[in-house]
Amino acid sequence: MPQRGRPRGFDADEALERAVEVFWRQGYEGASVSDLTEAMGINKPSLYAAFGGKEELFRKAVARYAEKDMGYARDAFAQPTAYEVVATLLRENVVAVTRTDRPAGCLSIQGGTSCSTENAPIAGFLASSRLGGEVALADRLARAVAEGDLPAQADPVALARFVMIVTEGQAVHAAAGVSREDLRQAAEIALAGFAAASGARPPERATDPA
Amino acid sequence: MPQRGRPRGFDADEALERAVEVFWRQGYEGASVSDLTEAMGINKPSLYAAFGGKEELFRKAVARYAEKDMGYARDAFAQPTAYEVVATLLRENVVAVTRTDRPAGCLSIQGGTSCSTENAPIAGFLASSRLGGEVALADRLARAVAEGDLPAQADPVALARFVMIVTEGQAVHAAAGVSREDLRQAAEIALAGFAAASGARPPERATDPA
DNA sequence: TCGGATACGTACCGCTCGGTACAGAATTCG
DNA sequence: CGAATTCTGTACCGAGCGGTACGTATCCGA
Repeated sequence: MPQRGRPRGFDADEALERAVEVFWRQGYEGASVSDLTEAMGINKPSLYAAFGGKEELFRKAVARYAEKDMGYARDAFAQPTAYEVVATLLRENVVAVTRTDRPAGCLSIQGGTSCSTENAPIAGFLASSRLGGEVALADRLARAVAEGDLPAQADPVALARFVMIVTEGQAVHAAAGVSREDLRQAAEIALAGFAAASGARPPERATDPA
Repeated sequence: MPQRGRPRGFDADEALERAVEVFWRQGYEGASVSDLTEAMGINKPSLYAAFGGKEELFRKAVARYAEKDMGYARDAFAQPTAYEVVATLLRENVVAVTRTDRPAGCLSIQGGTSCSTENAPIAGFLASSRLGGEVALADRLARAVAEGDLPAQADPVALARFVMIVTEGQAVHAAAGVSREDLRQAAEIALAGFAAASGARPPERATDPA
């Protein structure tokens, strides 16, 4: 169906991108509609017409965030071994939460770990989307057990939970201004813990060449 | 100096306690003054007279929280070995963030990892108070190195950072509704990582008696 | 060229926000 | 008793909130 009526005077994708950053920096409740429209370069009625309102805009922002800023998770899950999956996840998460061209931390946490009672659904939405990632990781680790990549006694659910806890803590830390290099050290300690607890073997000599 | 004028009609300590819970559950920005006064059982002018305003009340609430709900940290630091310090910290943190008589999670994170620009000082205040705990732990681990309890090549700052990252992640997870038992598993994995990375030796047979 | 459709911009809606003025109630001191 | 002092409750302040009505501008198809 071809276009009818006056064409939109802004790039909706780019506007959404700006909205992501505002929500990321200020949280759902801390980001006012005026903050958003100003950053997006549009007026309130345009926001409403194009995105449906503040809450819908937020959900679309989170979806975009998951696709663009957490895309490394897809690459991580595609790694051949459980060790490499987790190593990629932890290391790339450090990079993601400390990008200089992005707000520090993670939208999924900064967005709102707690909210006023009327906005409680927002916190719940974010929490369940994070737990969704955890389930995906647990599935990937269960596959590793099935394939013999991890020992049979390894607990995929518990291991996935540990890894996600570390990534969340890294995000909180990054939001507080901790540097990428400092977070990298922590990621390596966590990786060692994962290896010790799971029985995963690191690749022979791949990760840190001389 | 004896009392003069009409006596206060409420217990300021108990009122502060209620304020802690409201801020904890709803965050700084999500907790309105009306929410607070309702939970505290007082009127707005009383809140203002007794606590100075919303922001001052929040800072007092955080101070009270640190003293009461994070008291386990003092006990942890008093443990004789680095391993036991970290083990106590991780395990007691799991208990603290999953108390049924308290909101889930941790006020220091729920309070606000990100805020509107005008309330940005609040997020900064919370972040720096968390990092204060990390410095204290690093000092304690440095002492362990000096005492020969940890090997000389152990990095107290990096290890402390790792431990704090895990506690923060546990708090985020707990706020999402993850159970105490599930978090305990993750704490043990983290503890194993700490031991592996630091060279700390667990006590011979103290932790899990048959 | 004109009608239908869509987007834009201004100006506004009711509501809640954090904070306070002020009058009345309760207490101690003289 | 009365005066001084402190707390309580109501009623209110200006400002900003999320959301919208409405007139105008800009496009397409006929």
